[in-house]
Amino acid sequence: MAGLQDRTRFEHATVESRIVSRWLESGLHHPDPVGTPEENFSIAIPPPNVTGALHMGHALNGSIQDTLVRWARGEGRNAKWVLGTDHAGIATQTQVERLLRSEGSSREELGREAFVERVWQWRDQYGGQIVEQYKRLGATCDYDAERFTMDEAYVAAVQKVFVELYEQGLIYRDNYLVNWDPGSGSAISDLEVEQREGVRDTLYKIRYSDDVVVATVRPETLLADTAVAVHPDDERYRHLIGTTVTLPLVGRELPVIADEHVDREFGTGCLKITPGHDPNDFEIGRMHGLEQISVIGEDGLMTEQAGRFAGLTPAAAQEAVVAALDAEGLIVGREEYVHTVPYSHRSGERIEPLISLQWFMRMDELAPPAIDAVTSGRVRIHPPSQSRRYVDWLEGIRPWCVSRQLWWGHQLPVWYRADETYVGLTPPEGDGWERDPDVLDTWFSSALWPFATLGWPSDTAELRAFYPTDVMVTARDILFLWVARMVMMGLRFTGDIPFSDVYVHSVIQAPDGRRMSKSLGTGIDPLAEIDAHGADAVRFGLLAMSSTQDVRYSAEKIRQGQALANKLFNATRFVLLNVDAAEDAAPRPATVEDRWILSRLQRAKADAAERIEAFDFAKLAFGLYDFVYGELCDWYLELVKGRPFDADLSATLRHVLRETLLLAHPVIPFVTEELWDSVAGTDGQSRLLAQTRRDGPDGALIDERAEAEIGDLIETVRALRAWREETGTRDLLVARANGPDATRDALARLGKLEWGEPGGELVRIGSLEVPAPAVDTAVVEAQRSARRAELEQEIARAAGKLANDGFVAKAPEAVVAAERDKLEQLRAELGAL
RNA sequence: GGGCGGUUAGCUCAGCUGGUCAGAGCGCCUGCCUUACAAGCAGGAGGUCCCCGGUUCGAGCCCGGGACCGCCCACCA
Repeated sequence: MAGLQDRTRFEHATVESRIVSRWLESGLHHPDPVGTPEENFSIAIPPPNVTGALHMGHALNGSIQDTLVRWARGEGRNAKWVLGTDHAGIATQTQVERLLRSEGSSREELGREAFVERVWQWRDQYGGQIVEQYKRLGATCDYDAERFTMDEAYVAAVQKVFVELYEQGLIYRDNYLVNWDPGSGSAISDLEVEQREGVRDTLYKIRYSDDVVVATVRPETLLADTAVAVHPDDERYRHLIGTTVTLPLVGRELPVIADEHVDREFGTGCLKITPGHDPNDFEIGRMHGLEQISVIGEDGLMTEQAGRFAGLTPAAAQEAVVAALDAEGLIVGREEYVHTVPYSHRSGERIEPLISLQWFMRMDELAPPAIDAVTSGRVRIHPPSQSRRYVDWLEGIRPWCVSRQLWWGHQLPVWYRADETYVGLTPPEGDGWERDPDVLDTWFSSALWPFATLGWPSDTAELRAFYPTDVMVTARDILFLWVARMVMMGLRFTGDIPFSDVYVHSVIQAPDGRRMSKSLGTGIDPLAEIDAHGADAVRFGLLAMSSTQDVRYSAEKIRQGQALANKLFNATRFVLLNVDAAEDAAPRPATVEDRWILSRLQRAKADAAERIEAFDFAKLAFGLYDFVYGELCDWYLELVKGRPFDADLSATLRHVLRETLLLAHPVIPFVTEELWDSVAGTDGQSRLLAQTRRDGPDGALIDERAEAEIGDLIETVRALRAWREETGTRDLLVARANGPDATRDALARLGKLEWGEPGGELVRIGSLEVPAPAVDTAVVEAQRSARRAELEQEIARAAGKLANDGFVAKAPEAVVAAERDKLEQLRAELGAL
């Protein structure tokens, strides 16, 4: 750290890239696959989308994981943070399609093979972006073993899982009502559907017969009606059950059936049943064995079944149907209706429920072991409230639609020939087979992430050394989508849980409480923040913000982190500009403040370890801040300024500084690494801080007495400063003290006083008695009477408490005794005033 | 329609198993360029802990009810 004298600020911009290079060159992020999973520490990163750019969520997620990984390395553990990206089927395909459109081309024009080729090209060009951005954050992922969910080996793992689950009867093909996303032209799973509230529609009341009027917001779907349902106990309609009504426009005879799903209070109490286009009706239809008619096809247009409306868009068909009904006088009511409507989370378009032949995964066999893993405590979810959500969801789990009508993804290992279906790892023998064009839901491959990235199904050294992983760090929104599925698949295919802890962290909201999003313009770019304040500041700030609930982005916390980095920089500067070049880094405490700081340091270490253990990153960050500011800098460094920087003090200062850098490193790795060079000692090795082992707290260095003595000193100096501030007293004071003399000199220096027998009127400040300046006796008296009032109030409270028989009789003895002591002290102080 | 979380200083948030718990950071005010740091130092002001009941010797903390905010799940056309 040349030119330390001239630099009074930590200039992150000039050092960060150099430090990243040193870390990467050291290879510390790429551990050898030795040791056991119990000894080692491993994390699998939630794979960012290959198309993605680093957003605030990644930055928080990455800061937490890197802190954990660095902490583990500091303990001397072999630590691996598995890195990789997700092919993100729909998202990626959509982006490339958009690009093609801008070039006047389209996916269809290219054809499947060329399109997929194009996506790979695109991925090669832009896919590395987010990985590079993780480096800016200081994330020490294993960049030398980067994975991708479309890698050859990963594809093989996915296919194997599909084939095995098929053979075990868990994967099957069925005609089922699915969530059709017209935007992506594919079915999507229930979890990818967003129920949007407050959508305004028109509720049409349509007359089917003299007795039957139905209400619907989708009049065009009446073309697919196959029944009308009423509640079995509904007196108004009981006589109709078993009869039929004629479907307007179509002429089909619809049976009137009884079903308890019908709400008698809603509308007229008659429900049109459209099994082909409504999830509810689909269930009712299956129970009553009704025909399923599809009038809307997968191309998003009305089908042949829609008769004269065929070929129209559903919206146009709605208009036409309503007009036709109007012409016949069958629309008997229209009203505005606000309700909840499903939308695609992917494309943002309104879901079109329709019947489609898709592949599904049965979950009833997979869910129970995954529930047990959490309820038995083998997998611990933090905070615990999240495990209830997890269990509840798994208990109500339904079949998962795993096929997607996309081109980018893992194509199903399924072939058809006439009525035959073949599922296998290799294409079937013989002619005439055609492969299923569909691909798997992206989350199908993500579910294998913790073990497929380590080489499963091969029995690799990586798998043996790092699986199961230690902790999964993720946001709440993918607890079902991803975490639950990893547990199910891990248990099924590796026979072991994929991780022992799940830490569910905050979602960072915009400062105004809205969602951070590009479209709202509420996003804050973490890279811009890193440029402005440094990676350490961003990491510290995000950790300090983090919580078990969603939090608003706080620029102050980032600045606080920046201030901390700068503070450490200057503290180091101060030490290095003063100490001698002692080689010995062992502490040599010579005074009470030396013993005090060593004692406080041990506590800071123990606190940090506890907070890591508890995944309490906000307290970890603030604890560090408090130690550096509130103890090391504000008091210890100020205290030693009055002493000669001899060999003893130098050794102690160097030791404390080294230990502080080691302790802070997992949170603020850049500034600590930069400073480490200067204090690492003269052992001739230029070893990275990131590779240096950290000692745990040393109980032998805890010194209660030193803590009490310096605690008194601090209190007295503070009281004296407040008094000076209030009375405007600047003079050197002659003071009389009655305490021990261990801290006499320090007290004199920090309190700006000298010892002696003061004359004139005296005032007590902490443990001191100093002369009240004559000019300010009014102020002193005011202060004194304020204190008197305060004391009297507290005495009254304590005395009242003790006079309460209930309190004395029922409160624990220790509490009562403490109250008595307190009262006594208060009275003593009042008497002395 | 269920379920969960929140409501504490101007702002963002801590407050563990009820007994110095009324806190932190930022902001604000005052005074300081005290030779590591003005991205600094010292000091200070600021709060019916959402409301109403209850339990208790004692309640931000526990219980009941209510109000508002947010999230998740859910097949009422």
